[in-house]
Amino acid sequence: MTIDRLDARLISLLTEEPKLGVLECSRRLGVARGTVQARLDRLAERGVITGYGPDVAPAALGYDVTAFVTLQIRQVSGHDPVADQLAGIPEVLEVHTITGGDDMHCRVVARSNADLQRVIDLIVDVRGVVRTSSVIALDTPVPYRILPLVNDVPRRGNS
Amino acid sequence: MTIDRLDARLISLLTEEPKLGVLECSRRLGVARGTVQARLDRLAERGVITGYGPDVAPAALGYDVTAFVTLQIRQVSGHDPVADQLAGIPEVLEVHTITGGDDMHCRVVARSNADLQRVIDLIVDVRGVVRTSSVIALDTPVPYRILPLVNDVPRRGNS
DNA sequence: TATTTGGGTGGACAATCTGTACAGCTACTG
DNA sequence: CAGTAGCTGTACAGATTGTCCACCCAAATA
Repeated sequence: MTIDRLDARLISLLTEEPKLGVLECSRRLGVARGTVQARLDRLAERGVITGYGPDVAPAALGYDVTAFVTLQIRQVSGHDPVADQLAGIPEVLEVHTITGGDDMHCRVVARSNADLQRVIDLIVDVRGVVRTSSVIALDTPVPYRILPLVNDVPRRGNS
Repeated sequence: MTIDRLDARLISLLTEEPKLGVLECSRRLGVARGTVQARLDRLAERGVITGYGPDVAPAALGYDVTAFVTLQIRQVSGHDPVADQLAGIPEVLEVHTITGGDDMHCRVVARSNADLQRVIDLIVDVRGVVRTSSVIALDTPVPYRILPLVNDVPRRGNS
């Protein structure tokens, strides 16, 4: 359940220049093309690499506001029905169930602060949701990243 | 600052089958290859598509625990120095500054609950951090997604 | 109404890459 | 020692990419 240095270098390389082909990667990494292909196949098989989907920036679509909404739900109804409802709201990008005083944590986006109110209202209207609390993301000094983690692992993995 | 139906279909297609080439996309969408290429170029130019990096699952790397840590910082020191320090911790995947009683919101991962303690200690040790509060993500009923948002926009965009 | 301009179509070309297969070599393991 | 896994180098046919071009159409502009 770990990756070695070559895997890490490959992932780093592809993260930085995603449009590289297998052949070019093999050249950059100084290994045979077959090796790169095999590594990528294995990484995908093991679930390390789950896809290569295009990364879309919500802000570029006009969704300039990002917020985190935590919610308390009526215990009897359970999490799943609520999650299903939330999944039906496009502006809800991500939902987690969590420990602590609240029950769920969502990432949502909206076109403006006023629009955020609309989205929150949609969430509040979900059956089973008792209370919500939201904070707006003002800035994102560290955007989502995975590279440091990937490059950290190899200390253990050999090669 | 918006996308039309063709853009949305293209993004959907690529999200679902990222390994498709331009040519295959053009066939699936029933448009000329040049059109697909032009669209992708434009989407990238406009910042809608920011990349095609491989999506890495932290869990597959052994980081089974995801947590959200909110922190209060010493006001005088400012956010940036703190963010810079946080950026130095590989397990910190994402940092936002936020409204509300707390100042920052981070997504972190760890190898176990015990390991999470280590990561939190690293965060607490950051100069300027006054207090942290964390919740563990137990489950992720809605993993990060962007498609519903992309497919929602076209109602306005013509074509 | 005449004219730009942006975007789409279809086609063509050379250069490149991909998928796949095979044989040889090395390191590790039972 | 034999077997297995993983890497290398090589090979080949078929598909794709990067470009460029001429032409067409619709909407905005003069």
